[in-house]
Amino acid sequence: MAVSERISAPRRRGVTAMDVATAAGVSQSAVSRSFTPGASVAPVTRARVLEVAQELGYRPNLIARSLITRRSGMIGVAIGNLRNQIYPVMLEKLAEGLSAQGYRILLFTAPLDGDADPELAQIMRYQPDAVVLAATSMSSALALECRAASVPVVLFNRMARGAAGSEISSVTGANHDGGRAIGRLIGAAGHQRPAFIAGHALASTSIDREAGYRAGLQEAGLPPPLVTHGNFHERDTREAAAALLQRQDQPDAVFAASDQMAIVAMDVARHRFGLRVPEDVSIIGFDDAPAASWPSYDLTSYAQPAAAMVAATIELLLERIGEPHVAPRQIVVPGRLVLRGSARLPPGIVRDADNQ
Amino acid sequence: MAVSERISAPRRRGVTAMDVATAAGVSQSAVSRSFTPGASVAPVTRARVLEVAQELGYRPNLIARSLITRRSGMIGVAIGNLRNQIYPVMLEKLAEGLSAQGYRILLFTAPLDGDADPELAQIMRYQPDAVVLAATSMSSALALECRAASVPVVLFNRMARGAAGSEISSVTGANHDGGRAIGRLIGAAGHQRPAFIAGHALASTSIDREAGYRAGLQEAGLPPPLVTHGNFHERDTREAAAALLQRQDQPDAVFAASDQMAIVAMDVARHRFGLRVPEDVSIIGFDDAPAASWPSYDLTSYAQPAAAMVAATIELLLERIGEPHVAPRQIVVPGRLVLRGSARLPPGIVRDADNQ
DNA sequence: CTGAAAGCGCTTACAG
DNA sequence: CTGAAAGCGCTTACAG
Repeated sequence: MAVSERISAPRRRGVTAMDVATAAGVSQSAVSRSFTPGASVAPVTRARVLEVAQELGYRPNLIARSLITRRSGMIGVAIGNLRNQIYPVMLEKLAEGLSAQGYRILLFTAPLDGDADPELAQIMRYQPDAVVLAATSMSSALALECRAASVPVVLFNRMARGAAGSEISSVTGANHDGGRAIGRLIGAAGHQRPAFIAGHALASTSIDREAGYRAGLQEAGLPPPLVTHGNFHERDTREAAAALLQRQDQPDAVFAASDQMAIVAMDVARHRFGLRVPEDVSIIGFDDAPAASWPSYDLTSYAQPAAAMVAATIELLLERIGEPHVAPRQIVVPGRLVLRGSARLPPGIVRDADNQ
Repeated sequence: MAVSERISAPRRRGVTAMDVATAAGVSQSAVSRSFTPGASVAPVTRARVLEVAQELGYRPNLIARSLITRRSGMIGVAIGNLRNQIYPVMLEKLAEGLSAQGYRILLFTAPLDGDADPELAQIMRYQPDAVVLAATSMSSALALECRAASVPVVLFNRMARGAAGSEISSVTGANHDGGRAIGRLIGAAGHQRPAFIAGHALASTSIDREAGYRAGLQEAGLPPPLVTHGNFHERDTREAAAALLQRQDQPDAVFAASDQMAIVAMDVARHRFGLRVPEDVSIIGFDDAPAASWPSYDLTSYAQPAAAMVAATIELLLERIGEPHVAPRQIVVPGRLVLRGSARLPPGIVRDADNQ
């Protein structure tokens, strides 16, 4: 049901520029100019207008303004899976950063399944100045849809694959490097039977982390990992972890493609299989989500630096809003391995300290 | 810096109703009507218009529409402390529920300190149809500001205190009842030295939970709790928990005003003081946040039912958008105590099963 | 059922 | 520096 279909009490009229103009004895244009930085108004006029506006409680209607400026000041942000702790953190930082630049977030949550097409279409009708797609499970089709409408789009924490790969801007953590560092860590610590809990089959984050992991394991002279699929989903991850741990040749090191999944795996290992972490099995995640540093998990993880990723996103956004036809850029933000207590350490290496 | 201050490449013009009208050989009004459910258009005309619109990729500009309908279809949502896991969950549900009603969320994150006034003022300029304030630390001044501008406002997970109390609509969990149930549980399980870790001093959630808790303890014949202040903040909570646990007369039951704080307290108890939970100390939270059911915490908590709270919020919102002058309502959504493993149980009572 | 016209609240050339 | 006017993309009485 669209908003317009509902019956409504007549909406009150707010105070408009015209009201202020009348009260201040100037034209409506003068009022508008008084609120436009850099516009040509006599300081004394502006002062009077602002004073009257203050009295009347006038604030320019940004909806009306955007109609003529063709800038809505809104950034559409699609976010799925807010349960992965990194997204709330990112969203908060993104909101703050965009706010500092004078933009607001028009939020839409992508349904976890299938396309968010109808949602996106709806958002587009609000004329966002740009769109950020931050749901790992989302198809590239959405990004291409934005492109088709000439609305700048930036993928966050995922990359477009295949043909669209180089046409769409994106910001990701160092997924391949991180996976590789984890593979090498596992090798250096003397593990023999690596495993991997993958996210969504199509998520670039999971795919890239796995590829890096395989490379790192190989460099360390280890076999390829056993792989099960947690799909970034709690129940699936419990099953994926159990499937690994109940094997005859139980893995001695499990890398999960996200901290969210690593935590589930750790709980399964400890509470369902009675295993000690890391003595019986090392568990490693990716993201360095807030819960990774909670002492009960104390999770070794590859950090995706939220602040830097958000800053890169805002940079891409502003660049494209200013100049829509600038070439797409894929930014990979470097991270670092955070060594805590959930994975055995190589000889001579010490864990990182959380300064708490 | 406002958006309008920035230099911009000329924005492309999208396809407008006029373009469709020309292509379809009808008037612009006919195009508008074709997109307005219930409007008076010949079916054949509408069909042709929609077909041409489809071809041209036309979608009505909601910004323009809202100027005349005085309905933006946007709900301003203020959210602070997204790190408390219940807020992402609520936000997701709120977004879904509002989306189903044809509304979008215009997000603003309230700075954790002080007033969010400038942010709110900015949001108001986008003419939201209503505003939801979901940051516990926010002052009632914001709500009154919305009221002054005749924009319906609903407080989420907090109530206005004092004079504003009955003038502002709100949705909360059963804070007093929940606190009381926890006090009685602690008594029934045979604890002797109760403690409380409070949230922000001014947060109605914390105040009401504490009052209920005191009542419940008293009913059980226990003394009032020792109180320290975690302020819904991680570091403060670590200190608050430590201050309690290092006492000579160490509490044997700690109720924290949120699961977020309870989890921190549990980690302090276990990892810093080497205590067993619940053998040495029972720990109880409030919210039933996702992490409460994670096996490593297995936290006894009073559940705030997210779905019901969001549904109540949406109900209040729609009611007020339809009829701005309807009387304020304070809805208290009943919850229930979820008994897990972090608190000793009274004789004969069994824990709840998480069906995982 | 349809079109021409007015108007939502602004910004911005254009003259003066 | 200022005001009158046009116009952003729509909706909605008003006639016909």
